[in-house]
Amino acid sequence: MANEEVTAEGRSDIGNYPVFKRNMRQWTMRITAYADRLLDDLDRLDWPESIKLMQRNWIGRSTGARVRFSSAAGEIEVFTTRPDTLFGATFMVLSPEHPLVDALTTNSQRSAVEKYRESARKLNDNERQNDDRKKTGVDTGATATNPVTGEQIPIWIADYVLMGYGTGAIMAVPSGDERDFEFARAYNLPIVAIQMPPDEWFSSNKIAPTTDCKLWPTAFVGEGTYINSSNKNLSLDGKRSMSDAISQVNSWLENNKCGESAITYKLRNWLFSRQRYWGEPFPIVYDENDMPYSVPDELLPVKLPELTDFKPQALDPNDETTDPMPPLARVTDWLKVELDLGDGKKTYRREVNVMPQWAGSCWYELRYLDPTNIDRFVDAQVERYWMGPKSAGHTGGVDLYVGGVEHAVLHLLYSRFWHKVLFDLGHVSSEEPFHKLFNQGYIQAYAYRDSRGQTVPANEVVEQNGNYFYEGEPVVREYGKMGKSLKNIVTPDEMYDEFGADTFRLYEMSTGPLDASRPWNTRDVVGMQRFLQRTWRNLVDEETNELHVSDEPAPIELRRALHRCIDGVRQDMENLRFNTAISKLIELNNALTVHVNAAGSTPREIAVPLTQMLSPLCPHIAEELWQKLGVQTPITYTAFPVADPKLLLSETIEIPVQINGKLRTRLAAPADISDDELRALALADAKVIAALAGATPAKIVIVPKRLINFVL
RNA sequence: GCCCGAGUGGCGGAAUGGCAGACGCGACGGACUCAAAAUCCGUUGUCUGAAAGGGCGUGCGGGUUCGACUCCCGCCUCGGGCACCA
Repeated sequence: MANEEVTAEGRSDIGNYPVFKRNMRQWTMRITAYADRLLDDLDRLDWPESIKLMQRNWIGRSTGARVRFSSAAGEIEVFTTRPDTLFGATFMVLSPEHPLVDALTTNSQRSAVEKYRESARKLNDNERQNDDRKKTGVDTGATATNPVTGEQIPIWIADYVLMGYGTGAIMAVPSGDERDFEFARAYNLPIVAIQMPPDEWFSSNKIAPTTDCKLWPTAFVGEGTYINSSNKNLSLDGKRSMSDAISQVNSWLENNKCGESAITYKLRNWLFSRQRYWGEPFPIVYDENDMPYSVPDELLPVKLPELTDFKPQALDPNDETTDPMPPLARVTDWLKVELDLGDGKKTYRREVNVMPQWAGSCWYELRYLDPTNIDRFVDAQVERYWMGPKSAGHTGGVDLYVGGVEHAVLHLLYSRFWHKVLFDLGHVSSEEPFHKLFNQGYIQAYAYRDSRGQTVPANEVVEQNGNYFYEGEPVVREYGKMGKSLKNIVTPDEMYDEFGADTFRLYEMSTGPLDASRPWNTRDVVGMQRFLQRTWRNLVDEETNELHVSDEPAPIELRRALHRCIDGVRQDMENLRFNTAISKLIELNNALTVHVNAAGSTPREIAVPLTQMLSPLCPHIAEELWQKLGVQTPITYTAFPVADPKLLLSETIEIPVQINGKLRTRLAAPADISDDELRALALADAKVIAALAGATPAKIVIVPKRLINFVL
């Protein structure tokens, strides 16, 4: 069961059964071995910076050093990003779960330590990670040796140190780390300054410069002059550079065999087993000694056995000791299998865990390339054609992947890892699965809650004078992502029935930029339906259903409108700005409507490119018009229209005239007007003459063919 | 707490240093109709004015510039992510 399926009361959210933590033997994927490549290759991807950042944070690479402190119970290893502050390490803190705690704890401290570990165990992860909490901890009574100072320093345990990160133990440098400072203050542990902060630090903290940390209100984190930082053969004193100090300490640690430079990651290995029925079975069998073997290729794939009862094994609700049993463990005839794995025929036992959903989503895009291939998941040539690198250094991968941000660190990291493994094994030519990523926004909608706080079906809520009612009772309106829980879903099927798929697509694309979250408003859909109907009527006679498209040339202004539209739509399409592409098509169609109202038909030179431009946005109606237009080449294989640059310019242009940067009037001018002509034209304008009132402008700013501004 | 993103008419939005509000919805008016729907044509930021026109206006406060929704500094609000990571 996933963490989020457990309620605050420690029960399952479905069925309300008690939930117990249990250690289980499971499969994991060694994604941490790819941490560096997953991090570094982000730079080579065309992805939104925000998603790259989330992955960088998730991988969480820190560089620093491992340092070993000796103690009565053996060496205690810590990881630190600031080995340069080692001289200021005045105590150590271990996670309550650290394996050495038992051996370290002195008899006099044992009961206090046990009590603290018990209470830490009871806290759930959320409570433990809330940093508003006061720091708590207990002394183990033991000490360790600071390798650079040789001093004995106390060892404490505290729950702010997490067993899951680094080594589960830290060296505490209270003068240089805010958490350690807080802890030292709370338990009266020594604080020694090892850097002299700059004067500004003291003045911003409103104290006089001092090395006496008792007077400091907080730790100093940053670059300062090192003090109190020397032993027989290592001295940082007087130095300022943090990076120099770090490398100096690191080499000292290595020479003295008590540490070395190191890198750690926040990223953990990927737990890959699930205890349910629906999922790919592992191609793994065990012998009588529980040794795992992979199932030979010719027996793949291992398929799920047919089952009528998928329920997990029911245990007594208060049974905390019996091991859980996945559904597959009950299928006794599937479970046992006779194989010859080179040792003669023997009976093996199948793995009963299954893979998580991610297993499929990690490579489905590869299978889509070659879905009917029964020999391989994808033919090598097919893969190279669709996903291969475009040039030297290019990662390869699908050209464009559109998806929601919710996949930022799970699906998108797992599939990158998976793909890199396939690359390393020589199965694909691309290093990354998705070269360009685009995050579309969420469709949002109003939701309504009744007096009990329950959501009510949004489509049955009625508005009266700005208030909202459901079945006569007042409800309050809120706003959020469309979803089942808020009962504010509009399904595409309803839209298809009422408006058709083309209108639905067009509406979705027209409401705003693709990457922005935007509201759904069913009332607005009719605008796109009207547009399509108007376009249809411009090309097809409603009475006879016959095309009324003529071979007459289009008037020059309409032709210009067409080419401006083509030019704009091409650019918008390339940049995924479907909303503005649609606006431009509507503008063209509106101009066309005026022409059709007067002339009674649409010029073919307009009808054909208009239909083509509509095709990516509303393919069904475009296809039907295309057939009526009788073009031989299918619309899909016809090259997208190209604007004629000559038709993008008109003979006269309108130039705004500003006085002191404020718009005062506009001038009609020839399209090729020179700056001098423009100045003369503007100075002759009645409004400009009135505004100048005989004065000479201090400055005249002219943006050629765009604007003129008189500065008085 | 830290890191991203966003704030523009009644609503969704357009304009990335040069005419703020394209396009759509809604609203209002007109044509057609016995009538209504549909359709077509027009108006629609706001204040002021009979009008012509003028003032104000892109979350708030400063700045840069001939000129700022757009760039810079400081803040506010909302949304998202991470969160004792040593």
